[in-house]
Amino acid sequence: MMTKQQPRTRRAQALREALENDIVTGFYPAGSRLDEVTLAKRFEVSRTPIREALIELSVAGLVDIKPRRGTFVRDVGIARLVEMFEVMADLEAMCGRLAARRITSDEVKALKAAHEACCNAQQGGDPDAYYHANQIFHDTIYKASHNGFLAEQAKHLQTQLKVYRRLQLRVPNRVSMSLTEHGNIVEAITSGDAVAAAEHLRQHVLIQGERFNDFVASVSAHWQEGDAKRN
Amino acid sequence: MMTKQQPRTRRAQALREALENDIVTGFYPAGSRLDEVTLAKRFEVSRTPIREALIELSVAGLVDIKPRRGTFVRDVGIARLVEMFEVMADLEAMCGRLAARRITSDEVKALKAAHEACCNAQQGGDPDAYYHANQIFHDTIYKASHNGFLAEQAKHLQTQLKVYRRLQLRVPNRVSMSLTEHGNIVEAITSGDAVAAAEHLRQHVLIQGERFNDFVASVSAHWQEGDAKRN
DNA sequence: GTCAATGTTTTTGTATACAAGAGGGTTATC
DNA sequence: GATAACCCTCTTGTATACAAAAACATTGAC
Repeated sequence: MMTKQQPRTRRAQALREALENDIVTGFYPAGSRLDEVTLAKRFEVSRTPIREALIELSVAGLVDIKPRRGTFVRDVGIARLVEMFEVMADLEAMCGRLAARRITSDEVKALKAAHEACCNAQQGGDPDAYYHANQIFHDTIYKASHNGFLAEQAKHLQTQLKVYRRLQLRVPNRVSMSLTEHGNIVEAITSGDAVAAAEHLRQHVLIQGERFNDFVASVSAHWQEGDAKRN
Repeated sequence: MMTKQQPRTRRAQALREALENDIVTGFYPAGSRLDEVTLAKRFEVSRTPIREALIELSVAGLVDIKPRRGTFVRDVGIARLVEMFEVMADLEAMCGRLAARRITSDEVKALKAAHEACCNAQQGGDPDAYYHANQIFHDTIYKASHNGFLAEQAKHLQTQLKVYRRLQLRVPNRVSMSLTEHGNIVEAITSGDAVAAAEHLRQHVLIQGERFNDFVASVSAHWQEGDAKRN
């Protein structure tokens, strides 16, 4: 990870990460109320750092603070998810476009290595391993864009979409299709074809056509699992 | 403005806006230390809502909180500024691309009105008026993209770049050039030419070629003003 | 039986009190 | 005279206490 490790002597910072994780993994499902005193008891701190963590999450867009009424895990509907993926596709395309022009020889090596790691993970048949290798592949491209701010933004959005990107891998054949696309992306970037790199990456991330239906289906299934667990 | 007015019974919210304004207008120059007790006295509240406002600003990227050492107005170097404008150009291009396909007839009216308001502001010769009208023009395009998430992101980044966008208007002839570009953008969007809309907007926002030098010059001058004031 | 009004309770928002780390200054020693 | 160690102060981070608003329940009237 490339985040500059600030000397962390703030509880709120750690709490924010913990809560972010709990939200992303579905421990606190969309719409849950995050009660300050309950959280304070759970983490064995006072309400103050809890409040500060919740405010951070609110600015980051993960929760809604309704003044005097409580804070709730933000409910991203299908519509908003699609919007977020639309933006993600554009950010990744931009990364690819810049990377095609700016990538260094060391980064080319890293990119090819990341691609091979994805191939190996698929051979192994472990979805989690592929998920992880895939993330490294994309991170490598962010970095190769040589725009640190862009890389931060892409990584940020990637975090929010993590859980849903993972869902996509459940769709049959998605992994092998994904690998083919990765190959095209590597080819375009290493050959310096900015336009092709951008377009391949956009199509890779964008959810449209048939894949939109696959996506809605898998997300709906995921949400129903959540509902079932709650009852 | 399109922000959904949450019932504001939180001091921190109002304080965040006030401080954001003070930072953007240069009242607190880059690098300034924002002392909690001083701010508390200034706004006649306790440290608690001040701290919460500072945390919000920190997540928004306007200040840096160095744990146990204080919070400082974030000093974005030229390199990072250029990176941010690079991303902004891409986001605006995306807004334009989508708007060209999705804009409604009401929004077309609003866009043309916003453009005319910019023209009138230039006639009036008031730079602040043009700055404001210009912002509305861009906001209208964000909204016309019909991607709420994208609009939020664009608005967010716009806020961070506010002060520097304003500086660009100081460059001689920049305003009239800007107006010509606005005309091309309106033409492209209303005629449904997504590619042209995207490209015109990217070029409009992007800082490159001669304009890069103009930009560096004006930012440096701005920083030196700040230094002079501090000493 | 339903609806409204009022009082109670719970929870958030703000203020204050307390703890602890960072910075600066002074003093003593080499 | 310079440097290092120690202490004091100042500021942030956390806990707790208090205020106020919203939700809830109870009770009374229609």
